[in-house]
Amino acid sequence: MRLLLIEDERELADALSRALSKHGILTDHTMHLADAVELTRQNVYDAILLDRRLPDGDGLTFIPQLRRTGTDTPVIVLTARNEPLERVEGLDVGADDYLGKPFLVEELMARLRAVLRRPASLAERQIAVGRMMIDPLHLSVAIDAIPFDLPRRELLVLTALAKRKEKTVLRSTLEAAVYNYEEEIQSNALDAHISRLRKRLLDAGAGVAVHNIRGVGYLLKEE
Amino acid sequence: MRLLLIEDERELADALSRALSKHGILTDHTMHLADAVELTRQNVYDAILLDRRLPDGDGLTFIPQLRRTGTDTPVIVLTARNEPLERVEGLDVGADDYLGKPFLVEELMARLRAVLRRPASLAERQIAVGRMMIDPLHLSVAIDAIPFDLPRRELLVLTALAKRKEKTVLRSTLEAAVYNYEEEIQSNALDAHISRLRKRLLDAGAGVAVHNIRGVGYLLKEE
DNA sequence: CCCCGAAGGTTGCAGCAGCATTACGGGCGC
DNA sequence: GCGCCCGTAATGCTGCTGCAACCTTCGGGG
Repeated sequence: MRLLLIEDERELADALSRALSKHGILTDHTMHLADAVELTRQNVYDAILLDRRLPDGDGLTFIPQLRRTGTDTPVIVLTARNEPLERVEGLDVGADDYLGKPFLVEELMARLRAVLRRPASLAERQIAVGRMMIDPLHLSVAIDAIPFDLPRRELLVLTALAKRKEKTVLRSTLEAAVYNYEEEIQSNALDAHISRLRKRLLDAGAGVAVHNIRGVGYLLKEE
Repeated sequence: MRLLLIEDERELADALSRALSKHGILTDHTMHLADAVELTRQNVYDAILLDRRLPDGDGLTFIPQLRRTGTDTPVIVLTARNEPLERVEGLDVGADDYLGKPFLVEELMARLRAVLRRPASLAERQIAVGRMMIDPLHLSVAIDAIPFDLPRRELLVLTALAKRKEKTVLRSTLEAAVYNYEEEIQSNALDAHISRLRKRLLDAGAGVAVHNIRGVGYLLKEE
């Protein structure tokens, strides 16, 4: 899952990014509304976290702007301006949720899940493949209903493959699913993850296999 | 997908070509505007990437020239000249997008997708032929909904034929779909790929056949 | 109707790009 | 400080791919 965080307090932003990454969520961060518009054009985010008090204006002005481009990505407003009237204001202009600072990361996670559940979201509910059930939303995996723990990166690879199971996923798509901007890689780290993931799937008897299509990408297939 | 890259910094051009090729995109590269005009006459590109500061003038002058020939191929300007006024200038002469250097390849990809999305682009959509489904965008092929792996070059041949199924595709068009400039070939490599592709399609019972029109080209037909 | 040249088809081979695997070490969390 | 995760790099291997040699098919003209 990939979020856009629009927030001008660097410390909070960093802390939040770190916290979310523990949940397997990639976060792109910007401090300016102007950049945010660009970023949403360039990327498909699962959700947007928006501060109100920003250097270049009230974050709320961003929401109509976003909707006008036809994007219905959920927006969660995170702000100290948490008076009831201010909340109404926020939701009226199209925010999907409104969360007052300070807040617990767990609450944010819960609200995220809630927001993503609403429409038949891109992030599908559960994917069954082989003897596995994969839940891209909670980033959890089970084999025969028994939870199956995976390291974060391998989990991201697996869910990205599962979302398009039985179809080839371009190598570049996988890279985008596992890494965000700041963390470019220059080695075969992705290959290494795939190798380790394969071993784990094999040891666990998951009933699935990761195939390579030389020069193109990978695909997840039942055995 | 095939792009024309007009850019005088060799290193950047090479890096970009390599990056794009990972997305299954072929790139033709020239350093001169004069050549670019010729190239667009001889080839059909899905999009054009244009630098401004070139040895033979401001790249922007190329856009009206191109439009006058009736070509509406999207043009994305890539340049260090990224002042707001310069952006306006670029967009006003007919560029479809304007991207300041340095930029992230992912951003370029996103903008490419955005630009190609506008008209119901040729590149999109899935193609059904015989018992096969071909997805030129994801470079994936399935027979009876079962994924069908192909080597990269054969895949490119097949998608090029599928895009004009039941119609003859010139031999030169095929060559252009499979190879870009830097990798000229001097043997019957294309014939070899077609031969190998035919064998694979036959073995798999794909329900399609590649026919030859002597002296002209090939066509893909249901059996 | 057959002959012949040209276009296309097939296939073995060698080179190499791309992939798989694994060990290593830094780093972070517990 | 112990263990797990993760990026890096070295190594080995697989099979795609360009090439070329050889074979087949096609079509026109004698």
